[in-house]
Amino acid sequence: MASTSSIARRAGVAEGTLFTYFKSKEVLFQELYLHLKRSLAGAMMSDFPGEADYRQRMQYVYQRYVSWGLSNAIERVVVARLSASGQILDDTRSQGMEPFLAVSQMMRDGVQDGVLVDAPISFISSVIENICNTTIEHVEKLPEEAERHRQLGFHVLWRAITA
Amino acid sequence: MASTSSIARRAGVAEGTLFTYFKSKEVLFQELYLHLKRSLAGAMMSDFPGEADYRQRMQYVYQRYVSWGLSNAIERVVVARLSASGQILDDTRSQGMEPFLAVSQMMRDGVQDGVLVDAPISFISSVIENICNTTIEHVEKLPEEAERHRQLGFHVLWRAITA
Amino acid sequence: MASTSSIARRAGVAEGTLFTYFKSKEVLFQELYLHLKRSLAGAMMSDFPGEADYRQRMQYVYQRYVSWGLSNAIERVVVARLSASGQILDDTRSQGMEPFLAVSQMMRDGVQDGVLVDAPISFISSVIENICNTTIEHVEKLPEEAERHRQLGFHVLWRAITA
Amino acid sequence: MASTSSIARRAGVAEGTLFTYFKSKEVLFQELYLHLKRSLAGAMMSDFPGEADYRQRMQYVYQRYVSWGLSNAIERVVVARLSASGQILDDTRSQGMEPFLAVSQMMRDGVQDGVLVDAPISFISSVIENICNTTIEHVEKLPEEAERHRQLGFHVLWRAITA
DNA sequence: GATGAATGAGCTTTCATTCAT
DNA sequence: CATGAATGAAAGCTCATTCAT
Repeated sequence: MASTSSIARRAGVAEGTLFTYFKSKEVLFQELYLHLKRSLAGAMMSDFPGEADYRQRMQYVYQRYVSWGLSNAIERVVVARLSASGQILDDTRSQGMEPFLAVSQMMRDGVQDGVLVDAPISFISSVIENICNTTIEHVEKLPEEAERHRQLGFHVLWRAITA
Repeated sequence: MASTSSIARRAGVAEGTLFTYFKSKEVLFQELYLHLKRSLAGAMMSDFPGEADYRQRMQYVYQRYVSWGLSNAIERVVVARLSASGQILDDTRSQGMEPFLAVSQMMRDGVQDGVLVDAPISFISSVIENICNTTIEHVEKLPEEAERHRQLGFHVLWRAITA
Repeated sequence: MASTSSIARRAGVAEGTLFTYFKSKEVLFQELYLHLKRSLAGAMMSDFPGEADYRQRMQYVYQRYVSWGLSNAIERVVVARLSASGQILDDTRSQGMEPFLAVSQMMRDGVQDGVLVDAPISFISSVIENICNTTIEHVEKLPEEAERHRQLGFHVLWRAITA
Repeated sequence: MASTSSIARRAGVAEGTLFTYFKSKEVLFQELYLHLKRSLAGAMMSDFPGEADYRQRMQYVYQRYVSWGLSNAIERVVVARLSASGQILDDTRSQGMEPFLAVSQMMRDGVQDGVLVDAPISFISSVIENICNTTIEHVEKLPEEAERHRQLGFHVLWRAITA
């Protein structure tokens, strides 16, 4: 795992300085996770077309997620790795979901309205997140197919989560 | 990350013993990854109904994956964590795919036959894997909804990957 | 061989501290060797009577070597042990000879002038070094015979290396 | 330092087998040291011309030492390394000298008779041993000068130790 | 007696954290 | 506050030794 000295180096501060901002490495990780989640949320939610139909809103969210992941490749890998590392506390994970409340709400409505599949929101969210990540990885590996894969990704996503 | 001493303890052997079997922790991880992948593949591929239609074959694979994940909770988390850890070498990852060749082939055929969505096999595989894992996690969290979620999972999966 | 923990203890620092100064134990050994060689060279070469005759210059070098070895007993044993340990890299060994260039030059001249035996400089150097060490060891074992043995040592040395 | 497993491998026996012959590695080293010393002594002392004059006897000893060292390069390095390693017990070192008693006696006589320099036997022995080793190393490095260096070695040796 | 897998103490090295500057 | 040298606990790994076969 990344050592504090490598983190400090990359952050351009002295090793000791990290600990004036974060009580411990564990805390640093929680805050980094939240920071990245908020960064993603910020990218996804700005100018969110609250009035558009479900498909358009979902596509907006999808495209913003993919764009963020492509422009923030390292950040995306870092969240993924942090998320899978077993180092993120449950509480942190919950907090990390908060900025996505508008999306959750949309999904809840979509289920209610019978547009989206009748599944738990957490289920639908996971599916979306995974398809977005899969798409990003494919675009990264084959940039010349970017547009095709982005369309494919949304096509699959929309089929997956609609009733 | 799991320390060699904790690994040894859990394996019920002395710390030094690990290194008579694996040259280094890195090698241990590669072999553990492969072992678990093969275990999953074994569970998925035994009695694979090669002659059934796509939907049935896919469902077979799906159900076996989910069952394996539920009966091997720790193993599943370990593969996931290993896989996301950045410790698995590309070569190992390739080897880990080999036992799933029959599934890959089925997907290739399905795409060819116009049954499955026209996407790269790696894309379809990822989607399947992710939906299986999402399903498993939901069943684990809410065992009383197991059956419903298993059906839901396959429903979403089939919609996601079909043309 | 001396463990890093024993080295750290003797140096009066924490074990980890060693590795802030030396990348590895191997590097530590190279630098220690060079340090000790330079210490010896410093003792031998300061106020070196460059103008005196061969015998006087050689005696100067001899006496300084022996004095250094007697006042730095541990250091002398350490260089000897390091040197024989197979841990000193060829490059390090070469560097260790540099501070003694003036002595080498004197020997080269002495051979040229027919004062010293017609032998490779490395041969003469080894003989000198060995006789010095033998003398030191005898003085250490029998301090009351110090003066006699020092004279004996030089007598033997001078006979050994002169034509 | 050489591990027991490497020693066993080189000896062509299983690792455990070493310990049926030697109680511990320390004991193994003492016995190896003695074995090598005896091998050298055997080479030096067989057909020792007890009746020849001092110079001839010394030359015999010298030539046999050098020849042994050249034919048993590894063994010579091993004794040297063992000897300098701090692992040879005083008692072992004493025992290692026993097979050379005839040489010691010759030196004692030589001193008595005024042929050899009036120095402790241990001093003379060290000088001889060191010059032999220096000679061997030079012959090894420059085999085409073997004969010249062997003669040179003895010339220096004889000058060094004679009165 | 010979074997080599298993052991755990001890090795070298890393690293999160502290603290004097 | 910011720094980075110093720390020592803990990591990964080695190896002398044991012992069931």
